[in-house]
Amino acid sequence: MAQQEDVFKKLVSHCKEYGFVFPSSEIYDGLGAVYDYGQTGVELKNNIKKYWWDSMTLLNENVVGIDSAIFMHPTIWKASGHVDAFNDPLIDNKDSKKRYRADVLIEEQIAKYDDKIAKEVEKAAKKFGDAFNEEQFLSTNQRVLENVAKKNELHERFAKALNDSNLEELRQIILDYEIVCPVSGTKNWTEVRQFNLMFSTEMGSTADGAMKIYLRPETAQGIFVNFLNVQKSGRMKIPFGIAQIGKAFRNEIVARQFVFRMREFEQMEMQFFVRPGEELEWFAKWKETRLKWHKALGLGEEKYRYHDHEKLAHYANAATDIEFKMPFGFKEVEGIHSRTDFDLSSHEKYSGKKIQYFDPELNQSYVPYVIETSIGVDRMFLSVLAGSYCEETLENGEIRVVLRLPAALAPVKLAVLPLVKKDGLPEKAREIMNELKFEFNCQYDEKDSIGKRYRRQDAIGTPYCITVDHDSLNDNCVTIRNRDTMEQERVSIADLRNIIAEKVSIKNLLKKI
RNA sequence: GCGAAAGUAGCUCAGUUGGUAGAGCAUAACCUUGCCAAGGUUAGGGUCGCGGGUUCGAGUCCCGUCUUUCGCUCCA
Repeated sequence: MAQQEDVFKKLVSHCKEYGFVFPSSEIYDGLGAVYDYGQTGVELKNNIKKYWWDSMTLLNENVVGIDSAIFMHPTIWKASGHVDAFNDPLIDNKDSKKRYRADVLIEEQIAKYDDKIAKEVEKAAKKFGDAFNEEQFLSTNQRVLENVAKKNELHERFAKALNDSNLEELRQIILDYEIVCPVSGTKNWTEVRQFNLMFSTEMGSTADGAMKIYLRPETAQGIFVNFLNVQKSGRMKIPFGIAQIGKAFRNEIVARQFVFRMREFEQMEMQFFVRPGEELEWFAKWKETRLKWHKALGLGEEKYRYHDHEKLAHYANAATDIEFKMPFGFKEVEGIHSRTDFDLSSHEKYSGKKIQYFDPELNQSYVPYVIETSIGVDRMFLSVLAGSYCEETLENGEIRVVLRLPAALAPVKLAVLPLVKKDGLPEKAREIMNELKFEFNCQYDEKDSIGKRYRRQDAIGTPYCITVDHDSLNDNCVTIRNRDTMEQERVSIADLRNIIAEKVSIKNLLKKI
């Protein structure tokens, strides 16, 4: 594990050294958990997005894309449940330094009363044997009645405090019921503080007319609220999907591990609308398809696994994660959720608009069920880098750092290198580059020894290097060097375009899905 | 937010009991070699995280502060 974390550190500094990722606002000491993508990073990220977008919109004729705004009507976040679910009252124990959700602590206390009651029932059942009447016991036993009363009283106080968002009262409840920290066993608690995970801002420039709005914490709602627009204008028939790539924002309490958990991040989400009752079939189908998409990259099949959720969110009736083996363990990269009709129904309720689909085959209207595939672009980016980063020892004992990126995702597709920077070789190299630059991201480099230039390209994952030598001037051939094998092949300049295109095309990845 | 550690050149780090800042790599220019990172010459780059204090004098000692990294909750 120590070694693995070492790899992670190296990866982070490699990202900075070669222009993949920079800490945000670095010259001002940085801004926590925000990162900028550099000149190589943005290309890789764009390629990832294109791979995803094409896999959704090209491969599926019933999936279309949208790009909804980051600002949305504030009521949307009430309907989605984020206003409630993203407000956690937190409390710290000063002795153990552990942080807890105050509401969870109290709920656990409530559960304890249930346990006590259950124990009394168990004891009595043993004592009385067949003659035991549970109903009667529950309604007459003194200790049970006391516990029920206490439980109800606590429950009532708790519900009221939550309803009023009364943080002092939540703390008072914890003190009154002598709830202790499970770790330290003490009652040395801090104040209860509210953490709102949504960023907010104001729309409208005058103070009195301003409306509090949130930066979206997920892109999905932009799809749900446009369901009718897309379905009607696109004449979409169920089942169909809407895909979207965009930024989302969460005010994480603890945001760490490089781009894995950021406050500003990017999602690629697809909501697939199906007939009620058919959702689990589609869930299974997308679960399989999405894993294929990941595996097609060729980073190693053993690096992926599913993680099925036991505990489901309030909106889901099935959920799984696709996890990737990061240097710090298997981590979630993508989530696939069966969201039922929770979102559309909720928007019906809050907006007062009917959000239904008339199914001509069934001759009836219904609120569609939804399968969601949601992947973090930045996490995907990190997984691709982690899966590609490689330090290999060469025959001469030197260490070569190479990014074995899938060729289709590589920031630079080929480097054009004159063997020496004289004798007309640079001119010839420029000539080749001017032909190829319209289709591929090319880099020209004539500085330093040829070996050094190869290594520089290895470090940013350029799959092919084309070297122009003295013979090229006569035979119109160049060598093409493979990043992974370091082997070279002599090919005609006229054939270059087709050879490279075949090797770096996203099409070849898509065909594997 | 709480606790621990760390901040000196783009990167990795030296810097003596306090005496005014250094190396290697990297970068740029020129010369040389020419197929897998190491030739030569030269140059640029640092108010030592920031602010106070002690002192004739602070990178070094003291206090404060900021930032980053790692643990504790949640998630894409």
